[in-house]
Amino acid sequence: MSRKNKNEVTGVKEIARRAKVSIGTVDRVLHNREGVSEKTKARINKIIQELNYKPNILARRLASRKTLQFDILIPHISDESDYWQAPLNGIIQAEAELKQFGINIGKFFFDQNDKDSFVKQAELILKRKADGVLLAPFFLDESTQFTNACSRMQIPFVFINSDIPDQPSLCYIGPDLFHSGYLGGQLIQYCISGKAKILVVNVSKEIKNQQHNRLLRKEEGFRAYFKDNGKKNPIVKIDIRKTDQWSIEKNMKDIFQQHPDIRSVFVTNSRVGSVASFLEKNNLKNLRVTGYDFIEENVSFLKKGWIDFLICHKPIEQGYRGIMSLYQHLVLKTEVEKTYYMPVDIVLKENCAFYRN
Amino acid sequence: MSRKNKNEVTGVKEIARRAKVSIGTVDRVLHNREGVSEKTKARINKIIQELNYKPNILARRLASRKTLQFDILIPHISDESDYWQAPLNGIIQAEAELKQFGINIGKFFFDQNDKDSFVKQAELILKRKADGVLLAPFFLDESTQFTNACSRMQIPFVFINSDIPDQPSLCYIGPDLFHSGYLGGQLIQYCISGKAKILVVNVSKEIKNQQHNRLLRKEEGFRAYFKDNGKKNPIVKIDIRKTDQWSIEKNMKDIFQQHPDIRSVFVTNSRVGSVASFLEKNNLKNLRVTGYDFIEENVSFLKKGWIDFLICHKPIEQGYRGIMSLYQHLVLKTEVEKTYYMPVDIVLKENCAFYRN
DNA sequence: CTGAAAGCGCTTACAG
DNA sequence: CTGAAAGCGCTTACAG
Repeated sequence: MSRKNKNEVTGVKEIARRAKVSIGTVDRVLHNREGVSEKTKARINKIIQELNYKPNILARRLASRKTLQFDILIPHISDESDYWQAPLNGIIQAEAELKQFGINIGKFFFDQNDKDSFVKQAELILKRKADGVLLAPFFLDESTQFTNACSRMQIPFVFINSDIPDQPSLCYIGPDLFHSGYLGGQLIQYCISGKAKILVVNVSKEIKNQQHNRLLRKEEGFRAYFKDNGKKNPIVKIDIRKTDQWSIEKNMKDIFQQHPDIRSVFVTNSRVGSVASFLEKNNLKNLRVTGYDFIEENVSFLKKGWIDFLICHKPIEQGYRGIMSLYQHLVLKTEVEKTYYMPVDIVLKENCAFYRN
Repeated sequence: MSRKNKNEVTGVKEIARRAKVSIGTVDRVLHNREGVSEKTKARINKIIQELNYKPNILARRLASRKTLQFDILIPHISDESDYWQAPLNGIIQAEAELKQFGINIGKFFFDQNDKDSFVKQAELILKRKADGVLLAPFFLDESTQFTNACSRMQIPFVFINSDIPDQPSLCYIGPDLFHSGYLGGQLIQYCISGKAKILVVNVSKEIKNQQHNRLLRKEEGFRAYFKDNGKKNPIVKIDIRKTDQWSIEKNMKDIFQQHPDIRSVFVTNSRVGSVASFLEKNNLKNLRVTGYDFIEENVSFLKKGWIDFLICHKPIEQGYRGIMSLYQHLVLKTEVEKTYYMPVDIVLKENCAFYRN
């Protein structure tokens, strides 16, 4: 049934009436615009308090012909990994929902292996003077420079995927990598004996960059699990400096020749698919394999049984929620959680059909 | 930076101009109201098509002083289980977001163990003539009668938590119970030997009702996992007809006396906490325990190590999404997925801090 | 069957 | 420093 609203007498009109001013003046103090005497300002603010006035967002957006520009800066989707398609999809979903509220989203992409491309795109964003920025801070120094510039220009920014903790970001939305690795340790421990040898695989082109640090953080957590729980499993480790299939397989072959008694593999990023491919080709069964990210290749190996566990951090939601945080802050003017850790999801063959990335 | 909208010439005004009618008439055909000649109706519809006109939801809600009434019918939160607090929280969250769009939510609760209370509350809802209904169809016949009445009154309804498949619901939002149980099988299988004995525990006051069927469905899935994968673990089963702590412990004691070699326990609902409590009191260690639902008691046993895995179906999101589906259908007039299976989440000690129920 | 006007609760120029 | 008017894109009576 449709009902009429009870006519609550509130709104700018009522405030104006009580304060004996025009609604234009009320609007001015509502938006902290200048040109109002302290006296009337105080009077109006008092009434706003008394009435517990909440502006009507609908009317506000409708009347205001302003459009807000949010710009995003994330890696482009490469053949190397289509991981970033997921956050982008979340961003696109948010874009669709916010379009009618006058939000536009500008999309800027950089090459994960090219700092300059990051810097270049960042500069473009600064020139456009976005109202808000969402970025994946891949390169520590360059990202910091960029967000410093944002701060100077009063542009709020949110980090997704990885954090730079000491920056005045609006918020961080992404995983707690240490605990994500820790969980990996616990999962594997359930499946193997107390003596089984474990291989940790880090695949990263450059070392000592922000991305490689991410992997190390997971490894730390992983190892911490065993240490904290008094587990003595021998752990061997391999750093693979190239991300292509062939290099990974080559490296895996070498390490398995040295350690044929490996019983479990923990891959600290989405390249677990390439590792699984190696196992399949060499028919290395009865290994427990854990890795990251719900991407097509990985899911297919999960279904075939060459991967046991995929740990995921809801990348689609990261993108969606990142944009929504800007919206909450800039339009709704509501509080935003400074650090929003994503859940650490576990995907197995049997629940992958229901997983929402 | 704030920008002006590019002045896209669309909207009722433009349609009216092109069709050489008034905007009132355009509005009439937009809402399929009568009183428009077929001829002009066709003309206007054609122009709407051409312009690919999308109404401005903001303006629509602002201008329309109608309020929509959504009513929910779920179990009240009892001492027996605070599970239903979670869906309710999701509903309340949706309510807060939709309030400014003129949506009101009426909350009706029934007693899980009392069909009459369900019927009574359902009647109240029908009398109020809600615009949309969300319900947990606990009692099959009574639920069907209620939703039949809804259908007759053209009130769309959504099911959460459990489904009645052949009903013309707007949608179902909840788990696929069979696969949820199946996943339980897979989890346990990772942790135990091929010969270890497994105990399945069903706790349910009444048997042969919709709720008990839910448990059976999970058990089916659970057993199917072992069958499909050629696992020969002996499985024993116990049906406990009382839900209080004492009865559960008593029953567990009996079964463990008969089968001291049980190595793993699968509890098909949230009463896993009581089972864990029994294990703790009797210091029965080295068992792998799996159960359902992220409720306080269970999480505390998870942290203490008496429960290994909790399987969860995001009850908060079920409530939230249920209301949002009604909103999408009734206000946004967008398509709604007829069956939205929730993810089958796995919560361990190590990721429970990050879980979003 | 159709149109013209008022209004939803705001913001935006413009005038003084 | 402040007010009065117009307008955002719709819906709602009311009049004919």
